[in-house]
Amino acid sequence: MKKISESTVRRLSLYLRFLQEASDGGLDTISSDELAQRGGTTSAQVRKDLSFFGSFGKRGLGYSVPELLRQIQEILGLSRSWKVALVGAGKIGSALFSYRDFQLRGFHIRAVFDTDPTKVGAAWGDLTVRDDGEMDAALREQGIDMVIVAVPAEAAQGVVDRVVKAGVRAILNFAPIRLRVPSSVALRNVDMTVELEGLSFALINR
Amino acid sequence: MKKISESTVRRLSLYLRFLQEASDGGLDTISSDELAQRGGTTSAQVRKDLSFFGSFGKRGLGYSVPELLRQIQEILGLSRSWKVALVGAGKIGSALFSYRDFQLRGFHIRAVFDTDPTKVGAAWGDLTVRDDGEMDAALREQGIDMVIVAVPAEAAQGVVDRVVKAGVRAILNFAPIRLRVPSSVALRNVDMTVELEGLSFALINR
DNA sequence: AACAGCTTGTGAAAACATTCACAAAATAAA
DNA sequence: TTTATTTTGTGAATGTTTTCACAAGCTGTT
Repeated sequence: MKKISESTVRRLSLYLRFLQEASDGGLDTISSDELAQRGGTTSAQVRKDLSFFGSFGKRGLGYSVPELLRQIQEILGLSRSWKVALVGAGKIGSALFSYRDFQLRGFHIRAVFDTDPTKVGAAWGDLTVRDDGEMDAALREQGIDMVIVAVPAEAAQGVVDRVVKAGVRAILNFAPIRLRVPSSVALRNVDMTVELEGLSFALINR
Repeated sequence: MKKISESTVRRLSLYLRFLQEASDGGLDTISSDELAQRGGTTSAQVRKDLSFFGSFGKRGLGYSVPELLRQIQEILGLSRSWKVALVGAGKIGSALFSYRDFQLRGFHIRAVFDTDPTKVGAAWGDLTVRDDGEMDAALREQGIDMVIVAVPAEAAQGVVDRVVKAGVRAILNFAPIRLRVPSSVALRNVDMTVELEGLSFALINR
């Protein structure tokens, strides 16, 4: 398969969101142009993005909302549910844990770990925060697909090394640090400081 | 000035981080290659990024850590402090509020707003959560530079319209929705669902 | 002073991503 | 059935970003 760029994948995610809104609104057909307007891009971009995966539209008509919805879910691997573990039961971890959108889209948090003895044992929903020492074995046993890292920067690389060794191949990192992972592991960073600094740059340059 | 790409700005942010680490480690000189290794990029990329803003290095030697640190801070507008308001006092808002890195880098949260009467009036550090109705006036009065949006998706566009009308020109959005803002306003999105979906895609495509 | 060893700064080349532009396919109306 | 209208899918053109490659400049050594 041809190499798909990260920006294409990001946009697919957005298209999916608009399709869900359109679907909720009872719309059953949508054009590349409508999709584009909502995502701040162009209709050509939408069509090009989709064209990497097939021809989903009807000329003269546009796309069937439910069908395109299903197709993009398939493309992104969202027709199945993923087992997620959360490492770090601090403020950010806790906010992520109760973030409804995750569950809604098939990302199920199945385990939470922390090193802090005052946190271990706490009940989070129907889970119990477990000791960090149990993590490595638990990741394998539970067949965890993805790990969300929400620990302090100093601890993050150590956690990730263990997570990778335990066979996990996708990591979402919230710690403000650039992690090293083998190229076989997918890594995304949510780096709030970088975003704020980008805004700062934008403010002084116009 | 020539147009600087968003990726360049992002990388400058990362370089800044490494320089701070290097500085803490007592290093006083660093090469583009060392900077590159840590950021997962190439030395040519580092030099090109910096070259948009000037010549900060010494051939044969590299860059002076404290000087490059200062220069990048200047470029990113971090030598001053920014006044930030937080809209949304839920889980995510609360996690962001106590995120030490922000204050550390000159982003000072000066006001918190929410619509929920059970939250309004609560003491957060030395601030009090204020009613959403006070926001528009307060943003102007306090001379807020940036707003962090941490409200539910349904409420986000409404908040942003008011924030823009109040003269704020930089917005960091955590709501899972594509916001519309005038082109004069800088907007960054932190979209955790998009990131997770990107990981999902990566998992099923290798 | 000349040389060896590094590392920067930068045009030019290559790779990658977006936009253009239009033939092809679908529908609806006459 | 023909025509008008719409919108897709896609090569080709354009624009942007990254990488290459090397002269120029700095330091330390002989």
